[in-house]
Amino acid sequence: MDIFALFEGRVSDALIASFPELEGNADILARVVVEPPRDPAHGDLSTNAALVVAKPLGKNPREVAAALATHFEKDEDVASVEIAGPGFLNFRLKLEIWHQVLASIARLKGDYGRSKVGQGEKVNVEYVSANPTGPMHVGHTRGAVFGDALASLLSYAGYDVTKEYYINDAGSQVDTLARSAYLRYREALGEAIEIPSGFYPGDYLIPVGKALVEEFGNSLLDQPESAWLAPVKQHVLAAMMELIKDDLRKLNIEHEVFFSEKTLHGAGGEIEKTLAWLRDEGFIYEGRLEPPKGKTPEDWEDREQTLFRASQFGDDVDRPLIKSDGSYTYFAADIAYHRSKVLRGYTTLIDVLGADHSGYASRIAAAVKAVSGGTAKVDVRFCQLVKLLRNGEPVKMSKRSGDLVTLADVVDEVGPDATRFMLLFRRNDAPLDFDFALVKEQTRDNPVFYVQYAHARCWSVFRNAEKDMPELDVSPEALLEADLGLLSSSDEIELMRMIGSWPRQVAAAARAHEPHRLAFYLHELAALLHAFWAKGKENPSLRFVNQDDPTLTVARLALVDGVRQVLVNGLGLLGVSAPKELS
RNA sequence: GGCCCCGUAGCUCAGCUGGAUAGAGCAGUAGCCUUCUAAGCUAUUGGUCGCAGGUUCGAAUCCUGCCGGGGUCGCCA
Repeated sequence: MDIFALFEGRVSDALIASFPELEGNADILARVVVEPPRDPAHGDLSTNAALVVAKPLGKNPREVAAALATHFEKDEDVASVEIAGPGFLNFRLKLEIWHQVLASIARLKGDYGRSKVGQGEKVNVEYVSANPTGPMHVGHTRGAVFGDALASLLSYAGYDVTKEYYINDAGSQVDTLARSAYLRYREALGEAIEIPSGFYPGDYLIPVGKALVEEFGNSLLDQPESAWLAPVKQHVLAAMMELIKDDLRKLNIEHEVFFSEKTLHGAGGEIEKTLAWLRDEGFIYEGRLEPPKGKTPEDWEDREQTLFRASQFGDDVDRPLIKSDGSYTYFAADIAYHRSKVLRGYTTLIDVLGADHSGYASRIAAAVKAVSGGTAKVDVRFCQLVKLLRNGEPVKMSKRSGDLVTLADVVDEVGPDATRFMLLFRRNDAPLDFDFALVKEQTRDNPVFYVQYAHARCWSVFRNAEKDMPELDVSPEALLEADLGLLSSSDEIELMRMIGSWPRQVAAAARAHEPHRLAFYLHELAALLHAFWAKGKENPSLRFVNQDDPTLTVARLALVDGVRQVLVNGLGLLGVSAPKELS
């Protein structure tokens, strides 16, 4: 159960009951929220209802609040209602409601927090989409983790999510890749090679060269490029995608759809169809573009070209679709790609890109608006750079020989849990410092550890209970029967309140496309648990396990179990493991 | 020059789509280990929310204009 959603419904009903003219006024009612008050002393729930509707009703907010208050005095879950400030309504709930929350967690387990707010809407999350020219480097890692956590979150919140990877396998860079692989092929056949600049120099192509020898023997040798380029390209692309998938697997990331750009090209392909369609709609014309102000490219050539009327859909300028050599621009393919998403039935398209593509957002938005007739929503999320540090010092990355720090390097050193959590413990559009030393540290300064430790501590409490009170039944069934009425101290209520807000957190994070909120929530919940645990040190009556009070112990264990379950659910959404014990 | 992102405590950052007296961690200061894991906790110091206007019952949050930092700017992907 989500008590905030529950009361939002009740407040809305109460408003309509008191002011029938509000009936059907969805836009006003939508602004009414029920949230936890900033100051817990104000109560358990707070609503702005009176402030929101006062003006349209032409009434004084406090009058409206008073009307609502009388309505809620009859509510069996409400202990007291109080009007505060300009017209806020603060509710203090009866203790039982928190006990109901705990009971519902015990019942729902992994589904506590799962919701239907997405209403089954089809969402396509496109992320990673790293060029298949080599292994993934750290720059890709953030987008990979972000997209993956977002996909999990949305799916948990009731959206119908597809995780998709767009393979940029059609551009000139993959020709360069193939040529680089061909060099390694010749090397594998005993030739001494030199790698010209502009080629991919990485060592990861050496095994590809050997594999080419195994597949083709020396039959590609002394052939013109036209003979070997296609087969080598096909082979090396497959090899690179395997490399990338291996990297992603290290972070437990698996896409459901790999969409090849190449399949859009060619006669009768989707790009052609899309451009024909756009032409029919009148969204394409032949024209000239102004050179960008303030910075005219060296080789600027004023020519007439095929343009998409992006500016008609909110973009700054119209965008070219065909290069001077007659081939399609990347954007032309991207329009076709996004059209394919729309045609496949997705109504929300999420693109996760690196911050260096930030100028691309308005173009995508324009394209999606055009190809969907405005019916599809698009959200382009940008991931900022990750600065790698070691003990506070920036990690030097030598670009020579393409030797960047790879995703595999990071994950091998700190593990998938820490990598994922740290990258999610920051808003995606804010730059992030990733300090190897901190991430491996087992102290409270390390948020990954701090949260995982809270979870392990929950298990530790259970282990202690079994050791100290072996005759006590702490099975899930026994916990369901616990006398929760014994949980009434302010610390216990605070914890129950916190886990009671979990469903609301999930829904809000999903709507905002912001998985980092979950990471912060978990950190806060962990802090509350640690604080409560520490109080038992000073005051033994506050311990979870009390040998002289088995009934209270069972009740407290039920609370610990609720916290544990929320930590498990939250870490699960972030793709971070929840160990029962830390080594 | 155009466009996008950012600017909140000494540092690193949250701030729940406009709510009440702006929060947390680190650092600083003062405490807590015969006690469920001190791998932790408590207290305390610290802010013209970059600046100036505007919108309204109410702005860190929305709008406009500046200042500062980053990114990007037809035929790269």
